[in-house]
Amino acid sequence: MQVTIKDVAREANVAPSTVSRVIANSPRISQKTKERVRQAMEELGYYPNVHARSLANRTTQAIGLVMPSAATKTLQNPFFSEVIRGISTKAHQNGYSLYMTTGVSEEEVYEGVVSMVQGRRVDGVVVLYSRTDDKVVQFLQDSKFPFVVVGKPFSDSSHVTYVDTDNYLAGREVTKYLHQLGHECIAFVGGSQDLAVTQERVGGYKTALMEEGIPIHDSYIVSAPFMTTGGADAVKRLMSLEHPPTAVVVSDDMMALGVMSTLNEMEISVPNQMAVVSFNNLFIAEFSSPPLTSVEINIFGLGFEATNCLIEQINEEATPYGKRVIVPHYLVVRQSCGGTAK
Amino acid sequence: MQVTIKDVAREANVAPSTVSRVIANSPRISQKTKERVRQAMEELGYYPNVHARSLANRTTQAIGLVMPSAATKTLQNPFFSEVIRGISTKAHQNGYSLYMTTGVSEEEVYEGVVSMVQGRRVDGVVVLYSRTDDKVVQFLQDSKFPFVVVGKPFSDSSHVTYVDTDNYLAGREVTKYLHQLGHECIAFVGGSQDLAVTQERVGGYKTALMEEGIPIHDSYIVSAPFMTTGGADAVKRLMSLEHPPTAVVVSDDMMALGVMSTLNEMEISVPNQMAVVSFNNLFIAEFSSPPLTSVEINIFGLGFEATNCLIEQINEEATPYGKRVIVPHYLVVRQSCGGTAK
DNA sequence: TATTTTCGTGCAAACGATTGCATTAGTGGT
DNA sequence: ACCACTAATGCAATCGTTTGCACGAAAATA
Repeated sequence: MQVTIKDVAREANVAPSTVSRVIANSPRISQKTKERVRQAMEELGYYPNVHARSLANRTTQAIGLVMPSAATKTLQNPFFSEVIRGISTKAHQNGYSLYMTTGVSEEEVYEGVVSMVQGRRVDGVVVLYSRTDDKVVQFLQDSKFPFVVVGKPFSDSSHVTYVDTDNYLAGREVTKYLHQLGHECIAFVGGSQDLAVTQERVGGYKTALMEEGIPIHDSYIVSAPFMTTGGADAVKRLMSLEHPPTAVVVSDDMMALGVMSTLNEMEISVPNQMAVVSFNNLFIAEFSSPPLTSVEINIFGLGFEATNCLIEQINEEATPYGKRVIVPHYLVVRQSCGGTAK
Repeated sequence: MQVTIKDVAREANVAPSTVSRVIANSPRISQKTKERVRQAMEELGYYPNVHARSLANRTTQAIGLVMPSAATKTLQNPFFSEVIRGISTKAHQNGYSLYMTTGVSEEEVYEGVVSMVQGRRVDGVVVLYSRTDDKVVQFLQDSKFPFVVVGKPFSDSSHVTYVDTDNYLAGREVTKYLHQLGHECIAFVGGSQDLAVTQERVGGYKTALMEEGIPIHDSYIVSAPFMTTGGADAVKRLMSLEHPPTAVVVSDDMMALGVMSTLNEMEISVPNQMAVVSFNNLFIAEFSSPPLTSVEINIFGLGFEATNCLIEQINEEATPYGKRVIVPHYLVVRQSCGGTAK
């Protein structure tokens, strides 16, 4: 049987309410009783029942994590482990614990979120993806429940709090970087087009080209569902063009790995015959052959900051609506673009 | 304000208890009332308060996940996303949700587990690592709380339920495989030595050598904390030996990536001058250059099975103590060992 | 028709905390 | 010695469910 607050109360010769106040460290209890109660708690090995507690004070000290549906292999991207690490760290610091939900279909994920929110299982939610047109975000907004999005939510971003990288800027910067290295024929390989990230990074890429006076060729912009082909066909398509590119911006390290692998098979050498730059600076970027030049976006920080905003919202310290946090990024130069070879 | 069971009861003209029984789909309630109550629930948008529910029936429908302390970068290994995906899938199928705990120190992780268990926040726990001499496992065992370990727990494995790969066998097999390809000088590069996995895989490696009549050189067995150096020094040490190896068994794909990267820098070609084989068959194995020959251990399955066992335990359908599930593995041949070059 | 079964519901007591309000004891001022 | 006031603690209602038991009505049996 569980040790309850009553047992502690009996042991310490006080009322349950007193014990409760000791737990909350209320100033209304004398130092002496506190000592006594704490000792009793220790002796009996008392731990408060979280459900009773949540029920009584209508707070859970837990935050919910919404992941993309597990059916897709998206989850395999180390990106997620890393955001979660950030979230988890901040959460832990503030005494929150984490509650996860996923489903195999989009519908299941949605149901999970609803029951988590309506069932009062969590105090707030962080949404780990942003897709165009998403029911989950819509629902959270409608129910005025505290939440924050990692990544830019498609619509109405002015009303939702989110933390993100300036992907547009990053896309522009890397493209310019390639141009500075002397490349004129620069292609873009991206993942799923309905992800906000991809769109932004392409946007930056295009802007850079324009600013540098390089014409934009649609045939230079290819997107491929990553986890299936690894971007092999994307690369092949590019290389079979009349004027194949000499450099390529890839929207993500994972994908870059696939691209480099294909290039390797085709016996096109990186960086000599093809420069590759990508985003996220996952730790594998460091260990690929050749090591990848990639944009460090501080994924951990993304998660950490998101949680920070969420907690502010929960405590109602936040501005009523739509805070927007941009986590800074920077280019980590390795060897996949030549230039500053190590 | 939340919609409670009483509101539904009033709306449907029944007692709260009846509503409760409808939720549980008790056969004692007539079809007609069930309809009526369900409709009322629908209309009011009723969702049961999970805490009240847990409090009353002493069950949470949640399972706890214990991760290694977040301080280490271990978490970055895609291995974890993948086990979690397995766990999450099975959990979801059975109406369980997931509850995570981590801490920056080992002590914090322990405290997290204790309060999660004693606070009755979860019905069972799956432990995602196995280290020699671990307080967490000890605690769970002492408190007779349902739990299962992914990986082999160091001590007393006869009393704890765990699911694992036969790492010993796998280690033996890959070593023999290299020998069949004609290699005589085979080294082993492993991660942290106090992980059960490493120990087992080395064990298999040694056995294979013995069985093939190849002497075991201690200098051929190196271990390196992965996330720091990427195994670079391990490789350098091996290559500076009088008789450097011609093949190497690496304990994990991540590490193999580091090893290959170092070899690449040293201009030692894989597979021509050095064959590399590793374990886990993470998706990056497919996209490295050259693609890695690796042992597929079905990480997803590991998580899935573990959860299965856990749920059995929770429902007390399990054999009282120490079930042991071995998930089968097989070698995926790619190009890092030469031989069957694609 | 009287009596027992069965069936469907409702009552009220848990579950283990929190918290507003009442109560008591202790202090100091007059 | 009396009163007012503060400080420390206890009482009891509450949070939203579940569940054992009691109860009445209808159906089955004699």
